Amino acid sequence: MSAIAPKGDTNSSAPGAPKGNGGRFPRSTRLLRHADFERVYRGRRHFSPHMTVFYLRRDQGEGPRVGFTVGRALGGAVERNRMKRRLREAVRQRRQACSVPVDVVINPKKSLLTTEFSQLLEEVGRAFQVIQQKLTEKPRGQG
RNA sequence: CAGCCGGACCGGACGGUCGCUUCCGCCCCUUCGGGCGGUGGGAGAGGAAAGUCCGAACUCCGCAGAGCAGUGUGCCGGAUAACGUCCGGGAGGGCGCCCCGUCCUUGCAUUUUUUGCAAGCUCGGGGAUGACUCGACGGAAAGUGCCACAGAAAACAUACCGCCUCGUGCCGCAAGGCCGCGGUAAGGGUGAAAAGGUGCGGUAAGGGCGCACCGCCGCCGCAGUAAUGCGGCGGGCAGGGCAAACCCCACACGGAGCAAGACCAAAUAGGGAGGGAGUCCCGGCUUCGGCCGGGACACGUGCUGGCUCGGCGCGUCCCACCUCCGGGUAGGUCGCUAGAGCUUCGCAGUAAUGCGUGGCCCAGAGGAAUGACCGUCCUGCCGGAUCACUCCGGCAGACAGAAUUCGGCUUACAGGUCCGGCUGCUAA
Repeated sequence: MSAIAPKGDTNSSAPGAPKGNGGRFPRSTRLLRHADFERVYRGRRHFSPHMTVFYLRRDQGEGPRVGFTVGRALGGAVERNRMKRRLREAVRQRRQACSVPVDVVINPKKSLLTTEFSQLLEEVGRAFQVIQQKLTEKPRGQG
């Protein structure tokens, strides 16, 4: 279990990614409360082809907390569950890309159901990079 | 073997890597509550989990009065915790078969026409039968309403054509025709439906006018737990359809639902109860300020299923002030899964099902776990190669996701398995 994980720095290379790509996603790093969702909706947004990502800096802790919203308009229970599960799996594999404390809400579009999983991984990874960049830049520029 | 119909069942299989929820063991931390710490092991969507259409369990609402309104059910018996479900039975409709009458066509016989026979066919009636099939199957001799078009007439029925009697009627040599008063529901025609059907008699022509059989109504007897069936006797016969139109009859129904409900309980805000006294009357006390008890009225307010009535409660201007007590929200815990549970065998029963016995533990989430990726195989389709067996490549594998839990119903569904029946073909 050791050999793969500590790759540490390096930039956005290695899209192929090692096979049994690690990463955990326990419940403590999920966004579960209504109030949290409401707060994040008032924050910043990032748009990508198959989803909209809301995010807002948090005061304590570290790393991202992620929640998903899949409305009734996106399909039946089976389709909505599938979207959430694919997203959760993608986030699990890519959330190390972001280390700042931040709350994230991902709102998928219907097309997410049919995209390749590798494409989804790439998209989620890019979103985390963008969040990391914006939130580390900003404090310097402002003060 | 193929096709069709009916019923039952399955709902891709195996493996790998990385995750999620939950339970158990051990370790670690602990403010001893626990831990959204580690590690090992176990479990983790469906036949419909769906629609939320019925029935229950469970929970709460002061065990819930009367009338009206409302909703549901509707042949009989049984099963069941219960049901609108299931099983069995009874009547009825459909389909197939037979018989009778009838319309038309064809052929044959006879022949001036007529008529008869046979086959097919139209319509109507009757009969027996089925591992077949259908279903809101109480009531239309309580009332109201509706019945398009067609038709003379569509409901205390109707006279268009036709048929028939009659007439000091008219025309005509006559046969007959026309006109008129009537009779008539056999025939034609309309329609989904036209005052039971068929036959014989009777009649001016007709008609339950009379008779026989069938149908209908009533009574009696027998069989059956009953629906009902069979038989006898009597009555010439009441009467269109629609009750999934209102309605009538019988029976049943209190309401809301696990976001039920119980407990713990932040931040913020400040809530409730009592006193601080509506009006009038009566009684008592009085330091003459009032106080206490009872009653009436008024107003406000809560509960009583929707309305009305009725009933049961509570309160009495405002503000300051005094005394006492918490309640609710976010969040958390419980409810929350061992149950009308699943299953083996035996017994009872036609069956639904019940009883006995042995075995089993089978999801419990809560912005909502049950996943992602890969490999091998399976099934189907397409393309290519091959004489062929077969091989290679690609695509597809439905409907659909537990949310308190059960029993049903309904709807959706790729592909497949088994059983039974019918038809066709081949073999025996």
